[in-house]
Amino acid sequence: MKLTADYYQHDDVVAIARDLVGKVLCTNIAGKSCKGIITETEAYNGRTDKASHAYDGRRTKRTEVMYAAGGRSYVYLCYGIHNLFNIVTNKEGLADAVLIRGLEPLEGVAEMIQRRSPLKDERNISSGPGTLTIAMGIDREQNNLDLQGDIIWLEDHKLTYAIDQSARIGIDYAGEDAKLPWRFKKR
DNA sequence: CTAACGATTCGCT
DNA sequence: GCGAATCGTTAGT
Repeated sequence: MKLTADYYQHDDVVAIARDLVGKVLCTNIAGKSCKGIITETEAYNGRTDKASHAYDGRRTKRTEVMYAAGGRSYVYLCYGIHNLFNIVTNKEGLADAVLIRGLEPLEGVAEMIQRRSPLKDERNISSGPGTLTIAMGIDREQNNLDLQGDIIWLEDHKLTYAIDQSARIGIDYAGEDAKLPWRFKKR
């Protein structure tokens, strides 16, 4: 049921990003338990992809976790405001990651609404990469966690959906790589 | 030490 | 549809 290290250490980050749509993200943070079905992801390849923080082997204090063996969390601050949650994939030394961009609340929905309040439209509880971390209780304190642990982990509930594939969002600075169809979304 | 810049969201037009 | 908010990271002086 819980996804294993093998799953995350596969060498095709794009295939993993596609497969993660329909998997269930689970957190147990500050005494509160929440689960949500992943509805949208994006793949980032550390070696060939200008949109990746680890492009061309770039290795800094922030990106160091991306070089770990697949199966850890990478949480970073975006635009000085939002914590974005990624799953590190591939073998040690190969800095691939999958950004989780959307969730459908499954368990602990009341907690998620409370964390997000004031919230006008409940359909937007966890509809974007910056809001789902708030709903799930994830911030930079949860960076570099082992996803085999009991704070953040993923489960396979054997859900399958039709999936749309398209270009990634908000990475115009990546030039030609911005056109790569590495975004996957539940239809 | 300094400066530029985001893997976004929300509110207002 | 547009623009402000906001601050850690990064690279360069």
